[in-house]
Amino acid sequence: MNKLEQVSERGGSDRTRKGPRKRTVLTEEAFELIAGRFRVLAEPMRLRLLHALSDSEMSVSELVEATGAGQANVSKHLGIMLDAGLVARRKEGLNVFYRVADPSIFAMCETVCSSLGERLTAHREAIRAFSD
Amino acid sequence: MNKLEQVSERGGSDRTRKGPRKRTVLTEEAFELIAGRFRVLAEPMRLRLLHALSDSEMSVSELVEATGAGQANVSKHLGIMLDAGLVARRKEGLNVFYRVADPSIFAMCETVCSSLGERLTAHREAIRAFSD
DNA sequence: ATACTATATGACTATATAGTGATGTAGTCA
DNA sequence: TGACTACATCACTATATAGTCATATAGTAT
Repeated sequence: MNKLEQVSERGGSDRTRKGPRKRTVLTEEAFELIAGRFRVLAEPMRLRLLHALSDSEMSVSELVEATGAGQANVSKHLGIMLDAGLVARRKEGLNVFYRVADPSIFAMCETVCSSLGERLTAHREAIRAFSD
Repeated sequence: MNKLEQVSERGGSDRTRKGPRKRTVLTEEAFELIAGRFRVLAEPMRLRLLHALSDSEMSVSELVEATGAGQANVSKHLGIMLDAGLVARRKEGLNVFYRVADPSIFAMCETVCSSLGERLTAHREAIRAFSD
């Protein structure tokens, strides 16, 4: 069963229907939750932080240096991602090390990248066809 | 090759490194593009529209009825998704029928739903462990 | 204790955008 | 032609949030 249905009203017999695509009945709250997850990923700065963390955990100051952003800004973005469960933290003395806690974000980014790449090539081909 | 690298600077020999995760060097523009795609999906209203369109194409007025939102609002959201390439349109007389143009959004939503579901069960188990 | 460092947070400004009502535009029908 | 319908767009308000500066908090070192 799709995990989201635990967050949504059950689709009932709708689940057994033969259609072009199964459609689960989702509550307004479910849409809010899903949109909220996308919203966390909808900031270039947070994507840069996640990208920096894709190899290994890093302290806040290392992330500040890696991204060139202000310390308060980095800290706030990390807090948002921590609340969302995308990253986890580990304190060691004065430093706080963050790491990616939800590997699904990489799959999502790759999906987006593939989609954008296809859109780009389609664009290019349309332009080329136009100039012929 | 990952399609996004057409949008980003090449990682060069970094691509052949053995690490916990390959890291491509991304430009600021690439992060903006990816974040922009996520931002389109970061609105409950747009998710509801996409969900309504998951079975079949629908006219604007059908979508207005299906979502209970205002016509201007629906039209604007559809325009945003059209610009992003998520939906496509087909005019037929007075009606305009929209359909999903990028099926990757379904995979993304399922990924998010699974992730949220795991987060929920983890939460529940933590609460249960606490109450024992 | 003081001084110093790393991180988090509160206050604030600037910007982006969701929603709404009014209006514009294009197609249909009489 | 004019009346009507479906959709798009403009102008506007309200809200959310990214970024920044100042400051608080917590750990370290002397």
